Amino acid sequence: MTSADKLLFILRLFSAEQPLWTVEQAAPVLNVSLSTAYRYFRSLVKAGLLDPVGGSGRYALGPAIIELDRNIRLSDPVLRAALPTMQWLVAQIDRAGSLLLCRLYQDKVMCIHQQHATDGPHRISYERGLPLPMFRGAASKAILAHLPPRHLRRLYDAHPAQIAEAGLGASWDEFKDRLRTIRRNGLCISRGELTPGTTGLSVPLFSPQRQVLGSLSIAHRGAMDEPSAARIGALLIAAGREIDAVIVAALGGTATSQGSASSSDPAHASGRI
Amino acid sequence: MTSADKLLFILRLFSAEQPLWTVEQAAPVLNVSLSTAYRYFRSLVKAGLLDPVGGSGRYALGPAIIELDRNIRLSDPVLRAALPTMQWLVAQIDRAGSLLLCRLYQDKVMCIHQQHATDGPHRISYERGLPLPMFRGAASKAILAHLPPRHLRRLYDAHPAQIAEAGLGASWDEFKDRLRTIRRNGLCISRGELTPGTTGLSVPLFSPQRQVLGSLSIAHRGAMDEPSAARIGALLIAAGREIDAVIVAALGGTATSQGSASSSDPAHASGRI
DNA sequence: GCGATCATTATCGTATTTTGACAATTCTGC
DNA sequence: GCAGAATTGTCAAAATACGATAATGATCGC
Repeated sequence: MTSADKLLFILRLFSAEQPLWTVEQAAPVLNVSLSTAYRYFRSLVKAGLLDPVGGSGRYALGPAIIELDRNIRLSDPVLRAALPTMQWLVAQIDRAGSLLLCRLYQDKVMCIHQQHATDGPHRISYERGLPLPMFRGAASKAILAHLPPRHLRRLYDAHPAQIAEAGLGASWDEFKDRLRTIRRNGLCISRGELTPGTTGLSVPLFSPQRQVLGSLSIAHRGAMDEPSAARIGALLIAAGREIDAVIVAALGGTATSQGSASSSDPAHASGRI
Repeated sequence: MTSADKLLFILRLFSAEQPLWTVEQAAPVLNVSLSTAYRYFRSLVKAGLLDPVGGSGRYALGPAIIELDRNIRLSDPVLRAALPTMQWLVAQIDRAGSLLLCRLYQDKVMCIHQQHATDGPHRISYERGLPLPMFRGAASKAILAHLPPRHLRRLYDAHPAQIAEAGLGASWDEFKDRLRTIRRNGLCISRGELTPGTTGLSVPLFSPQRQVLGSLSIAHRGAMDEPSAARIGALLIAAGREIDAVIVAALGGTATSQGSASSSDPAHASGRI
């Protein structure tokens, strides 16, 4: 662990449970002297990533983080493209349902926006930043199913146990099969995988180059009968298409080839599996 | 500029205007070799603060920032305490008004939450992270007026020109006078200082130790007649008191002394000016 | 107001670490 | 599978980060 890593590791110390740290507390955790810990903290404060609080030796996460998060919100093409459609969609579905916009980061899926049907009592947009498990829940699976083969192979080799446990197959071939089924459906449905008693529906979102960028999901409290599922699923798929179109328009896709292919199964554009 | 500073400076390169950087672009800006730049980027990616994008040499701000921002949202006592009252207040005021919650960070004022009266067309909570000028606008002045004398003295010595330009006095004595007036009013009103044609009303928020933590403001589109200003001002002051009470309850104030003083001018509890 | 106490910064010689050029490797698009 | 780019590994030189202590500065209580 190099010293730059230690410096950055400091930020990870701050959690909702322990949002305040003193330099004396942090130094032993980092295995550095008090002098060095002070130097690190000073650099982080100078960058705005930490903020001395109250005036008595305690530090909290700083304003730069909020600013950087704003930069992401302003520049993230998926978020910008999805917002209007999400507002439309949330009006179409019944109450007791939430919309989730998730984004793929390397090997992580993260919720980057949440929109509640009944926005009175619920806290709005409050679960932005929640990391989701890669192999559980419709939101993650919808993304997973459309990753390029190389990426999938790497993921499978890294986490075969987790994949088997999540019911995604006990072998590479089974894994491929399950994902192909999800792709064929154009929609992923899960029941109670993340929250007991909650039904999740999710569709993938694509870049102009047909790379999967994230997913749009509906979390519905309670079970869902078939007609409802069909109706809401159709709405969700339509919403996904619309967002894809907006993304293409925004990023100037120069749509290389596949203008002909039916967009019901966009995966085959990114290579056979 | 130490190497830790350079490492952290990389994050500042990413803006809404240029959200994507390659290592080759960044290296000359930092005055380091390509090898070192790659090492820095690797550390930042490992920490999740940057994210390789697309797959062709470009990097963007990473998921850790969104996660850290969530930590702040979950643990910031001002934000947690203010949310319910803001939801109540937004229902009391007419449309064409927005609520702003701002927080003091060292020498900066930053908007940490925004709530629109008409939350249909407006984008919700979208200006979180916007840094505000320290000496302009009601939200900043309301905070400024209640800073401890030492802090004020330091600020005045550092930015006398900005202060004069903002109409806050051409000398230290004038500066003190202006701020005392704001304190006496218990409320700061500004007209068109930040946005032309917008009236701002703002009250300060305090810690249990009566240190100023931030401010709660109403941004009202257009001019405001006297009766309206009085009515809304009273509501705002009441809201501020309520939030202060919640903060005291949350942080366990152990309210040291001043239980007797009228709370209309809380500043004298933190020292004379 | 003034002094005690804690948080923070400056000092400075030593040695650990980072640095940079280049080679090796991995990854991506075709 | 192959070309080309993106990224990582290697290694000697030396820059600079490190640690212990001393000095400063802020904050609290009296």
